[in-house]
Amino acid sequence: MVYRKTPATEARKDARRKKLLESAVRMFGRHGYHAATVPMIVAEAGSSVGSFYLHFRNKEEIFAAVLEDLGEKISVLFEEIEAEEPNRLLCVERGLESLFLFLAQTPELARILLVESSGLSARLEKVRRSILQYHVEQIRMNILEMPEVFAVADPRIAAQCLVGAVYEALCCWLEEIPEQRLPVLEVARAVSDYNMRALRAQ
Amino acid sequence: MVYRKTPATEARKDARRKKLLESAVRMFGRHGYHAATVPMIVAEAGSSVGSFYLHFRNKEEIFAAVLEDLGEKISVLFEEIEAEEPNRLLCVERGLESLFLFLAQTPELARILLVESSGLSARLEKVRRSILQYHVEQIRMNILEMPEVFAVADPRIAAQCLVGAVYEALCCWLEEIPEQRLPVLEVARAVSDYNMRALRAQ
Amino acid sequence: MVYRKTPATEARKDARRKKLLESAVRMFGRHGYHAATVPMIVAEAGSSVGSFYLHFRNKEEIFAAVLEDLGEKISVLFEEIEAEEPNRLLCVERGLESLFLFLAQTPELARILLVESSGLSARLEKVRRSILQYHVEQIRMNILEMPEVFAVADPRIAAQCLVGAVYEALCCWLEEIPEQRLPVLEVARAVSDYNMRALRAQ
Amino acid sequence: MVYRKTPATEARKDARRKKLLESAVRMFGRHGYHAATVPMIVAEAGSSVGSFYLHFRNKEEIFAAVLEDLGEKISVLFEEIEAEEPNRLLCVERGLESLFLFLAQTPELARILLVESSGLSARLEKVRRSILQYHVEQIRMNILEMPEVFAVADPRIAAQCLVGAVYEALCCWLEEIPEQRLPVLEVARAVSDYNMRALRAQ
DNA sequence: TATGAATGAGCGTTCATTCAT
DNA sequence: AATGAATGAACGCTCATTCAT
Repeated sequence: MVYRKTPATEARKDARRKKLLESAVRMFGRHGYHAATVPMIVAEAGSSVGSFYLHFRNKEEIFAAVLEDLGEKISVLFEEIEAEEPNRLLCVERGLESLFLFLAQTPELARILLVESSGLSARLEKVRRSILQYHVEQIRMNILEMPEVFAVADPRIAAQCLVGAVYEALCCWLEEIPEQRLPVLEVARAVSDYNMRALRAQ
Repeated sequence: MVYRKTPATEARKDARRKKLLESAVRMFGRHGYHAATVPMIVAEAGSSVGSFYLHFRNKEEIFAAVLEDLGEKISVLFEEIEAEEPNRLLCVERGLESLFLFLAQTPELARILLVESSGLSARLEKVRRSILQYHVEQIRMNILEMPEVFAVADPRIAAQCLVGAVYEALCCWLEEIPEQRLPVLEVARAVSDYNMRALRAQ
Repeated sequence: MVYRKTPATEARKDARRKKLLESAVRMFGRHGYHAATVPMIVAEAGSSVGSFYLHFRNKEEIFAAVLEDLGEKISVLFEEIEAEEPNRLLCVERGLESLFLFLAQTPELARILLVESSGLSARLEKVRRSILQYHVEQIRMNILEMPEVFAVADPRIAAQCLVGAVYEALCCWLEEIPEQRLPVLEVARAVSDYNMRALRAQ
Repeated sequence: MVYRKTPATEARKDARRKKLLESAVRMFGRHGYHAATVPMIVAEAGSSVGSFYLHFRNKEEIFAAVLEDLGEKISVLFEEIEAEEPNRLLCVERGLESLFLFLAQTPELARILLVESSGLSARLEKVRRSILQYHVEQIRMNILEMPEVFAVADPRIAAQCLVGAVYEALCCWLEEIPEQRLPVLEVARAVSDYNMRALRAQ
């Protein structure tokens, strides 16, 4: 007689939410924040407008959720390396390459982070910046932990330069025609070389 | 009675166009592409919507014009240095610092280039990229001209890294509270140091 | 195995319905017909949307039910007085005062009847009018029964005037700040005085 | 060469605004605030949504404008009588009858004031109340000016009763089938009689 | 040339109602 | 009977663009 929330119901709800998020990644990545409409996102997800607003307060929120998910993925990436690699210099190097490869493999996510999430509301700008800042901070900490292997005057600015270098190189690479561009690994290595030369003592 | 465009009329027309462009810089820089409306821009310029469409085909076009003007300014900056400084390494260094200082001094323009012009239409994206590409190309040419003073495997990727580093550091600096941040010159120098270490042979 | 509605089930159903009605009174009284949503009402009642539609065909219907309940309460009020008081003039007087006091004590119900049920669908308008008409009719009957104590040309219009006077005075009183307004009893008496002067012969 | 705002242009704009207001009166009066949509109003006025928002900030505002216009009309009505009639008691009597007749002749306006503007936003409720309050206040002043001809304990409550009586009687009359109801004048007189009996000393 | 009133497609969002569980 | 996730029609509103003056 009494209704009990079944695990199946909840699982279905979660699946729907996940589907909306995936669809949002595709739509935002392909068309950008403004051009991607809520009807577009729900159509792609095989859902409905009403359902959308059941899962997300508004369009801004789903974009923030997409961005946050991405931030989460990136920080996991770093944490794994951090745990494995005691040498801070190598840590930075491997982190840089991992990130490059990860984003190169998920160009829609890359585009959302690097291109589409600029120039939006203060709220979204903040989420985006926090992802980049996290990365910057990560590197800065590494520098501070083993200062002898690094040769930088201002660790924070060095970290910002590194992050900027990685993202710009990635942007350029993503823009090139897939058939004509260099292999990812090669580019990742070149970017890594550039920055390691800037960082390494000697 | 043939109507003849008098120089005075032409001059007045140009002045009006210039005023609209200046107003557009302020509005786009302050509110972003989407939030800046045509009525806003014309109000700030003391003009009218009708007049706006006499000078620009549409909103996209005035943004492109703003961007192109900025590109022009930046290339002038480089050309001057290029003409004065025969050492290619110093050329890159001075170019980097000049650009940093120039954009730091005109934060509205900086914001338009670095933040607000991302994620827009293909057309605008292209204009923005062409400015960055120009910069990248400039540096790549410098590297190619005196390869012995540079120590980079792939000049183009190195140039991309440099450009990305400069813009990201600038972005971060612009975001900080004016009273609390480091002096521009100091930051410009730190950014320059980072990249010169990456570029310089030995 | 024939399913038989047990008294216990029936009682529980009635209790749920009553709870929904009470919650609806609060929500409609506080927020108005349009601003009070079905989810709001069920949340307040500790029930669910699904359950709501088991008890009421739609939102309009629960509002009508609330209104009808109120009409019932008001008519009970009058019937008691009618039974006790043989003098028709005093009947009207006491009825007027009772109603004023009753509604003043239940401001949410008063607001529903006087304010929120205006301008809705034809169906609801009719329910609302029928409550007022009942009241008007009651008074008209009283006048007709003892015409010698009343001095009115058209009993129906007189009754309408009385009802309008009572409700408007009540509306004004409910709107005033509780700390600053006159005591209910005093206002009820003043309203009664006004109307009795209008009705009483001589 | 210089554009000058022509009187014709302004006149046309004013005419458009007036047309929208008239259309709004019809739509609000016929369908009520919520059921009357902006597209409906502009269609009826032969205008467009964009134009609507050029003249009014939003839907609430045009309703307020309609209400305020009506308030203006009503106060003009009173002021004329006030200026002509020195006897305060007759003033109230004539005012009451004039208002009754005026609203009976413009049933859409009457409906907006008496029915459709209840239960709306605080802002609109206030505009509506201010019209009624103005009327109440007018009567109260009359009572205070010549207290010897009036026999009321509390002038404000008396005024409220009068206003309520008039509006309720009007509401009832408007609801009746035109072919079957009493002539307006007769009803206006009956309402007037009722209230004058309540007010007049002796 | 200059103006600004007029346009309307298209957006994000709400909420009464349905229905699978 | 009870639940609440799902639905989608319909709303108010914005703003780039056009056009009569």
